[in-house]
Amino acid sequence: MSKKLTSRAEDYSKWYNELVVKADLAENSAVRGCMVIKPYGYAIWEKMQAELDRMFKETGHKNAYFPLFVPKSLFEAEEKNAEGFAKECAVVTHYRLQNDPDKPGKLRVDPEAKLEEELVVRPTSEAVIWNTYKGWIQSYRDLPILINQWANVVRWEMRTRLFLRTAEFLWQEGHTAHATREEAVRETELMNNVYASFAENFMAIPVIKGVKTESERFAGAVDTYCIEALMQDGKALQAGTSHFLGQNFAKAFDVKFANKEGNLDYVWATSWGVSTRLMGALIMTHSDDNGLVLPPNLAPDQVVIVPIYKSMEQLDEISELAQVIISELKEKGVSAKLDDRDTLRPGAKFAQHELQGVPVRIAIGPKDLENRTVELARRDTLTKEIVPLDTLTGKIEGLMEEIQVSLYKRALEFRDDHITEVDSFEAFKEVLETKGGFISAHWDGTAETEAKIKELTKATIRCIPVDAKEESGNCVLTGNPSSKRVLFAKAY
RNA sequence: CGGGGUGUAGCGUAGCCCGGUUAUCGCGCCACGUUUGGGACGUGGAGGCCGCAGGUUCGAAUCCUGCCACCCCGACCA
Repeated sequence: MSKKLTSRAEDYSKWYNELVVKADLAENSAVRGCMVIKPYGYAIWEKMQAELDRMFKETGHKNAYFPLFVPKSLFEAEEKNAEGFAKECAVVTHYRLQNDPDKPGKLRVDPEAKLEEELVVRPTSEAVIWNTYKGWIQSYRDLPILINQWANVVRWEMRTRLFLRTAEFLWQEGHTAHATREEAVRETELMNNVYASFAENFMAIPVIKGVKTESERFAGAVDTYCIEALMQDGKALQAGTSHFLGQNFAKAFDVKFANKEGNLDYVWATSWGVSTRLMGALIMTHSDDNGLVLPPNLAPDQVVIVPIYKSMEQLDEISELAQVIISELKEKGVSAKLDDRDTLRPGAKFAQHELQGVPVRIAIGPKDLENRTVELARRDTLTKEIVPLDTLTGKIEGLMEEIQVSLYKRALEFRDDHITEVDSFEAFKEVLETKGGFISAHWDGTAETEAKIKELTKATIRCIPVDAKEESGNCVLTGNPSSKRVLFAKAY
């Protein structure tokens, strides 16, 4: 295995692929397009899950679980949704294998075991869920229903990349039912705000909250809200979406309720999700040419202690000290571990922990024992300093917050530097080619113009920012009047 | 799904055009010893159905066909 990671400048996409594998986050599997998430990668995902789950519950949601399979007849009920996902559905047609009479030792699909009705492997769960909600909802008293599920979904992608686009991925999908349009819209916005706050405060990833244009909207939604993040290579990445589904699914699945006045009305719906794609966003926001950089909130180990020793006696002495440090840190809510593997030398450990993004590293050697100090190294800045033992744990506690904030600030600065306002199509192309990032420009509001710009530049409208200010201008392509700027970018 | 490329030990590779000893080298791995403040060194050792399946041939890593996987570029996409 080569020791050095390909640099970002050399080949960003290669850098990403190597990093995911070398940092032991995930690898490709024997199944086309499907990844194996390795323990270290999964530990980071679990941190995300835990925080999101907490936030969902805090906003009144409960977890439940719905089936992996969707009977085709249910799947096709909401036409737009079905049509949108049709091209990428895996379908179960049989329920049994048998020994192949022609090839001893081999199995074949039993031709007798064809399913009456094919089962679609869920690309998303609206269909099963709304079919279920139909049985749960009669009256306004049954509303709202605020449910989330943690699940895997399958979308048969042509080109896959670890975390960013895989045929199977893990996510959460919230599905809520409401009595009024206003309440459902509020829920949609609330959850988009939850995502934004999670991304910014927990993952240290600045995001732009916005609304999707019609062509980028979720199939079956009335409105799709999103959070858009900017990666280091200047490409945008949709990090989360929240959909106002109107009454589309209620109508498709005939879900009506009696309101307070005794009139029947269709239920209003939302759905919202974030996926393991966030791992990709995390990597491409903070990491550097030395490897992964983790914000303390997401680091499986926030601090690692590397002992430097010649004799076993020294190791014992260092280990004893390390245990004291570890338990003091634990009291302060900081997770730390001692890397006492005797199979690697210190330098190799430094390199590995750097590659894996551990926020803070402590090295303790004979000199430190003598001086009552340690060497403290920050992953985000790659700086080192000698710290006296008696101020160590307090300093680290503060560092956790400092690193978290500084990563966010660094990413925010980069992001803000890469939002460029342009007022001509020439400038649009110029900025896109030379600088990348988001381009803030006027758009005449038509799908035709959007498509034309995509065809000419490969950039799409990432969103209409929710805080976009009213400003009269002219469409960057057609010159037609426009009332606000939208954000364009090349996207993942 | 279209175009291009690549599959040889855990990883990276030589050999392939032009078929012919025991398949090359480096890293990693194992044992022992010396080491340990930024990816250690020595000695010894293990590890290969040459991507898979057919075919051509006295003989296939090498030639032919099919399949599979991965990478790059397009279309699609969270």
